[in-house]
Amino acid sequence: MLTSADFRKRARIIKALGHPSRLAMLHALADGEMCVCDLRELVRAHMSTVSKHLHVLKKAGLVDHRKQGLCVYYRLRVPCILDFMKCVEAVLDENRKGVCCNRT
Amino acid sequence: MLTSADFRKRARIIKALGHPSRLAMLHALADGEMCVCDLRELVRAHMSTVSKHLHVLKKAGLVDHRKQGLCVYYRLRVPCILDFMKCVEAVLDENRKGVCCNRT
DNA sequence: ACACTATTTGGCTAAGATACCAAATAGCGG
DNA sequence: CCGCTATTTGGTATCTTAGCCAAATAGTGT
Repeated sequence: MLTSADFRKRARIIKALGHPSRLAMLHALADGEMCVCDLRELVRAHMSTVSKHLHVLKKAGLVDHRKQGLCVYYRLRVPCILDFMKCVEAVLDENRKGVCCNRT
Repeated sequence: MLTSADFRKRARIIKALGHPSRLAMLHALADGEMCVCDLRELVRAHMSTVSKHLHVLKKAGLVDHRKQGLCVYYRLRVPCILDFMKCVEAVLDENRKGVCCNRT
């Protein structure tokens, strides 16, 4: 039986996933680790913004990092995040049915 | 290739999942449709709060509803949401490793 | 120690989410 | 039509999040 604490823990992780830039970074990290400045180019945001997003992902336990020289490399901690997305896509497909134009 | 619009759409859906009460409701709906007042008991919140949560889920395309008499019954629109949770659990398992006490 | 680059942190503001209350709406039975 | 129950909507206070700037920290090469 799942308790409300279980749902709280899950929600905390899911919330960390709920941002376009963070999703884009996780997606990119699926191909291997990347340093912050590369991720920064990817999402085209300020360094500090990217760093804070990564902090959110780290706190949730979704990524890990290691420092090498000046650069910090982040990597996925739990690689299933991408099949995880399959369900999200299924929802999007359902949403598209019966709608003539894609809403952005 | 995924565009930033794709990530925005995904994030919108994931954000709708990112609340303990909404997760609990979706979990309950996996066993079949339920009316709002039953969901209300489940999450022990005010009627209006529950109704607004359901509205969020509806907008995201995660649930549908039908009205029968006085009651409104909600149901899952895309049932994969639960194996979707498997990955979230995998993250939680990882998080638990190397931590002696469960954080709530 | 100094200059330089990469990253994080603190402070601030604007926008968004949450929860409650009260009021509005909708279907039911008398 | 009225009273009753189920649900939604609007308003508001409060909390959280996001993004930017400036300053702090950390590692490198000179």
